[in-house]
Amino acid sequence: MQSYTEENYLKTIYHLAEKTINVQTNAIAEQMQTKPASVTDMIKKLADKGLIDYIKYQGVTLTETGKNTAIDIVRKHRLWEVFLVDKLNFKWDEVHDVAEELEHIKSIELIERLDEFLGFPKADPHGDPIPDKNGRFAKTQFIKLIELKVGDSGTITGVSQHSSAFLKHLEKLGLTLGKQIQVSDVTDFDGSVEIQVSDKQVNISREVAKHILISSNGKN
Amino acid sequence: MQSYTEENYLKTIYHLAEKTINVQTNAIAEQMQTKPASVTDMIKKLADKGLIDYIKYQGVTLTETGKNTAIDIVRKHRLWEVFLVDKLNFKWDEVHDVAEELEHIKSIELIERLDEFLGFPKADPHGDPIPDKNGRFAKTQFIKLIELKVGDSGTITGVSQHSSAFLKHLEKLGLTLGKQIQVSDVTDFDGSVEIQVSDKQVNISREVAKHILISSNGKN
DNA sequence: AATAATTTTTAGATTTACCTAAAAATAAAA
DNA sequence: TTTTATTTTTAGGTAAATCTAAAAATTATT
Ligand SMILES: [Mn+2]
Ligand SMILES: [Mn+2]
Ligand SMILES: [Mn+2]
Ligand SMILES: [Mn+2]
Repeated sequence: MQSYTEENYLKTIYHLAEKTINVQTNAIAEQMQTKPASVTDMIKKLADKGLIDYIKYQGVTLTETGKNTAIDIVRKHRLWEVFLVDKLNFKWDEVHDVAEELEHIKSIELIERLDEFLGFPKADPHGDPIPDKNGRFAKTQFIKLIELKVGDSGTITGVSQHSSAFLKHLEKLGLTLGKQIQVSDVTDFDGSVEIQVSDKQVNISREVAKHILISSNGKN
Repeated sequence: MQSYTEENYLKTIYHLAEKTINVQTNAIAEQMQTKPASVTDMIKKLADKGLIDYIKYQGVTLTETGKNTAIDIVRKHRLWEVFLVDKLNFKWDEVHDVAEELEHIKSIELIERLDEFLGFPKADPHGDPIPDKNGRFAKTQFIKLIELKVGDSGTITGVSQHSSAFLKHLEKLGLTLGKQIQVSDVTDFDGSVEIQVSDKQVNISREVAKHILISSNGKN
């Protein structure tokens, strides 16, 4: 059994490992909003428990057990987010903090039944895949909107930034999950992208375009 | 902001205060499954925070703030229990431990929306009243089944024992909330009570009869 | 390769919630 | 009203998760 804190560390390491193979102390500290010294302490404990592999000064990687535990927490987080949005009418920018707490409730029965109650959803409100009870999920093939060329089209199926400010911005522009878009222009001056959504033209900055994930349905 | 542990202490003191005016250290220790010395430590902290009034060796009482906090936790506990039973199909004997964790999730928005989602229920799966968002609830007038005389009838509207063993036993006998009952006999030998429920005769021990709460609808 | 900058780890403390064992206060019995 | 039993509190300690400041290791730059 892991503590609330250990679970948060495992989840953080799991997410960081999606970007870099070896996860560094400083990266964990930044993500967890804590000090590198504290991270080192926790890293030792997790290594002792066999949840991570750790070589001094070389960063960490999750063991099989560690990875499974992390995925289980991610599963809970995302299922709770679906619950909050689908059943309690939260907006997609309001769910993160509450899910951050709910993900630590430890009943297995609870999460199985919640999954069923929600109709075994495959993705959370931000388009992130929900692992099934065995920890399996399809690694979705996304393209960043910024990578599309003029004329390319596709469907918004995810975001790689979960801040409330960003999500509210997208909402205001009508750029929500499932929306069909087409790139109509890329501005020379600042690289901002002009896109067609639901018969409207909207202009988004490069920064925004970087964090919108598209499942491409045809290049031209 | 209180810690998980402080909240559990407040809730325990609140429940004990329903029976005795001054709540004693030992009683808290027993309920919390901890040692009297630990209770004294916590009592001092809660008194410093203005959540309880405390005179050394004389036990404690909740302050207004302390009571409100406790009621809020009780509200969350009972709403989550309703959610588990009504929406996730848990049995009434399976919900306590999970609710014990869920009651500490601290979003106010969450609990308001959950309340609405559940249709503003007035009672939890064990018949206990659910305080509204202002902490108000009707003090229900229950009579213990054991206090009924032969011929008296009423409706099962609560239980004063939440153990899984007890609740499963009631379920097996068909003695669930809302059921109409009538006392047909009280055995001289062991004081066990014979009652009429849904055209069946069942015999229950004094111990069981003590923990079934009846809203009486007529003596004879 | 030597020096400087960065990253990571150790050392030593703090806070929270516990614990055991012993002392002090209160309540009950003789 | 002593004596005895019970309850409660203090004293002193442990374990988890954090911190700051300083030392050690690694990486980057001259
Ligand atoms: Mn989230
Ligand atoms: Mn999400
Ligand atoms: Mn309960
Ligand atoms: Mn209940």
